[in-house]
Formats: sequence, C-alpha cells, structure tokens
Amino acid sequence: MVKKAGSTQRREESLSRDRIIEASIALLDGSGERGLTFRALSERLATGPGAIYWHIDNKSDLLIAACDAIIASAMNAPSISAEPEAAIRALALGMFDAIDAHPWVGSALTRAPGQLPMVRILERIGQQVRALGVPEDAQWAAVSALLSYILGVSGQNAANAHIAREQGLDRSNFLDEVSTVWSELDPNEYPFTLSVAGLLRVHDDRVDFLAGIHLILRGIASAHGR
Amino acid sequence: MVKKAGSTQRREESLSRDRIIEASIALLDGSGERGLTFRALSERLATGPGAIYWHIDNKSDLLIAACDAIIASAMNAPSISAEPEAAIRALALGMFDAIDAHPWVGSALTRAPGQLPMVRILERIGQQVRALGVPEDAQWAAVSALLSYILGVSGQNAANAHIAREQGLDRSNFLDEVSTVWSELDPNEYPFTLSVAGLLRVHDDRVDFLAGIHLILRGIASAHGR
DNA sequence: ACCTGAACACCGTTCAAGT
DNA sequence: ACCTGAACACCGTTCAAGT
Repeated sequence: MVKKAGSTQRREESLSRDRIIEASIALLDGSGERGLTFRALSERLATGPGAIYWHIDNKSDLLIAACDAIIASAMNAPSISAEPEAAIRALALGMFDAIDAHPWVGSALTRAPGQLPMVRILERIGQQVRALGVPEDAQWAAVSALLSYILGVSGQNAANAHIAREQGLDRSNFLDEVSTVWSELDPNEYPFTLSVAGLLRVHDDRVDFLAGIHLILRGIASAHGR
Repeated sequence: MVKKAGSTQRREESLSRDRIIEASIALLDGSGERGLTFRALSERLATGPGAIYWHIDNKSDLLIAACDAIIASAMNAPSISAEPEAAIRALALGMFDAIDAHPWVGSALTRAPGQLPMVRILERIGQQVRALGVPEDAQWAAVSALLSYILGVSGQNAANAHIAREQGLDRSNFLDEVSTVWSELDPNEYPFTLSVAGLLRVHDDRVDFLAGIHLILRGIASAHGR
C-alpha cells in the first residue's frame, strides 16, 4: 500500500494525484459539491492548500478527475449481454446507479463536455448502436440522443439530491413538497402538471429512466429497418 | 445617473424585484454565470448589496427568477401549428434558441427541478402529448423523456458556451479543439469516438437536437397506436 | 418600508520560502 | 522535486444604523 518514498517507509503514503482524487470523492460523497474545498481537502490530507496545486491544475480539473474515476468504473463493468439493446439498457442503468450513489457526478459530467468521462460513455453507447445495425450516417444522431437523454436525467437527479440535502430532506420528502406545490397550481393554466402531481409521489425514477431509454431505442428501430 | 430621492419624481425607477432581475439577465448575458455577483449587481443598480436582499431571498432565488423570465417568454410564444408533433418540435426549438441566446439558462434550469421554469416547459409538452392521443398512463413517460432530453441538450450547450468563454474561444474553435483531441484517441479503445471526431467540426447542433426530438416522437408513435 | 455599507465567514489560487 | 502556509482578491450574506 505504500506509494512514494524518499527515504524508507512512512505511515501515510505521500501526496499524489490519486490520493487527492480519492479524498475528493470521499468529500463529495459525504457533503456534496459544497463539501469539496481546498481547505477541507488539505485538512483531510494533512497538508497545505498549496501542495494540492502541485498535483492538479485547478478545481475544475479536480472535479473532472473525480468524476472520471466514478464513470470509468461504471463503464468498465463488462456488459453481460450480447444483444445490443439489452447492452444499452444495462449501460444506461449502470450510469443511473453510479449517479444515484454519487449525485455530484451528474452535474460534474454536464460541466465537462467533450472530456474523458463523457467520451467513455459516448464510446460505449456508440459501439452498441453500431452493433444494432444503425446505418453509419444515422449513428451520430442515435448516439447523441441517447447521451443527451442520459445526461439530462443525470443532471436532474444531481439537482434533486443537491436540493434535498440543502433543505435537510430526504429525496421522497422533497418530491412530496414539489408534488404539493404542483397540486395547488391553477387548473386552467396547468392542467397537465396538475394531472401528474400525484404521480410524483409514487413514481420510480429508475423505471421512468428506463422507459425513456426504451422510447428512444424504439424510435431508432422504427427509423431504421424494423 | 442619480438614483434615489424621497420627494417627487426621479430619473430612474426605484429598486424592485423586476429591475433586479432585469439587471441580472444583462449581467449573465454579458459575462456568463461568473458575471452575476451581488457586487456587480449592486454597482449596476447603484445601490448596496444589502438592498438587493430586501427584494430577493438569495442568489439561487435570483438565478431561478432570471431563468424563469427567459423561459416564460420562450414558452408564451403561441404555437402556430395545430398538429401536435409539429407543435412539440416548435416548442423544443423555442427552448433551444432561448438557451442559445442565453446559455446560462441551460444550467440554471437544471439546478431548479420542479420549480416554475421547468413546470412551464412540462406543461406545454404535456398538453401536446395529450393532443397526440397518448394514453393517459403513458403520458408521463413520454413527457419526461422529452423533458429530460431537452434539459440534457440545454445543459450541454450551456457547458460548451461556458468553457468556450472561459478559454476565450468561440464555439466553433472550441469544437475544433475537442475534435482534435478525439481524433488522437487510441483506435483500439475508442473506435466509435474516433469515427465521429470529424463530424464534430461540421455538425449543426440545432439539426442534431431536432433529430433527437424526432427519434423520441417516433418512439412514442410506435409505442402507441401508430 | 426600504436602503446603506461595513463586517463576517468563507472561497480558489499564488508564491516566496522551506526541505 | 515536492511541500508549507501566509497572503491576495475575491465571494454570499448579515445586520446595525440610517431615512
């Protein structure tokens, strides 16, 4: 478990990018995005804030690296299924669960377009869309629709978790509150919202998420071949 | 440029929630999310930071209110088309264009789940999904898929604009850079990403966005009736 | 009722100085 | 090469005091 040296062994490993990222994830998991500060980080690592800058460029770099660690492990789970639609569903669920466990990943992901974490997801989806037999010139549209949808849901989940934490509620209490507000809207102006206010209390995010994936896959299938 | 009085008429209106929101939008449009600070705001309004707190609760409240002003005007444009699919496309494009003009709206929206700005969008989509003849118990899935997708794209656009601004590039220079990085990825690990790297330079976000909407609408149609 | 502006408790980041 | 920690230039928010 030792990592660096200089002389011989020491109780704690010396500072390193990996150790910083690990500590960042712990902080983010423990207290959300607001929990990641250079002061908290340097305290946890028993060093000064300046030391961290020797290993990372800035806070944004740090957040992307932490995000990538989570995404990489979610995306590296080998897909059991050989059937592309099932593989896409599994992959999407893997993302959903990773973000459910680490809500801050949802917003970190959104803030790093084109960066490694997103490329990992893009690639996995892309390979399955190819396997699906989607013609080459339609692959990008299919993949980016799936990706945008996944990012959209991720961002919402992150925001829900963030607000719930801020208000000291758990997720279902928070949805209860939203549901109550919705059910008091003007029925002439907001008939649809009113009609789904009750659903908010009982719905299952994960099921809804899969339903959306299903809809997009169905659209892809109907657009090409069968 | 004088501001305050106490007696009769005055050149400028006195401070108000609306004036604060208006100034916030100007700040956000001009310098992005980082541009909205209570100091910049109070300078622009020729007052002290404390005065602003008389009219708004906190920064999050302010951001949601600014976001809502943009969304409200985008959603209040009456839809020309009576055909529900076309209306949904028009509505989605309205969102796309609003966020293109005010990129910060994309991330503000994501951070306010269940709040008024999102309810406005939800409602408009919901009414059209109903008009589409989707059975009642499938409406929520259809609407939330569309909404999540729109939010996902919005968030990405906001992030692209944010990063481009941060690096002093325009949007196409930024995409060029991403495209270059992607085209240097390992072909064994990232074959799909590599194959679409070139597309990034020439693609049209708006067209891609519509293609995604089209795919979801197609999925909805194929799932119900025809 | 509404505004002022100093003060508080934070931030991310830098940088001379140490080892 | 790597770490220290004080200092800088900011933040959002509060609150006594004013009108």
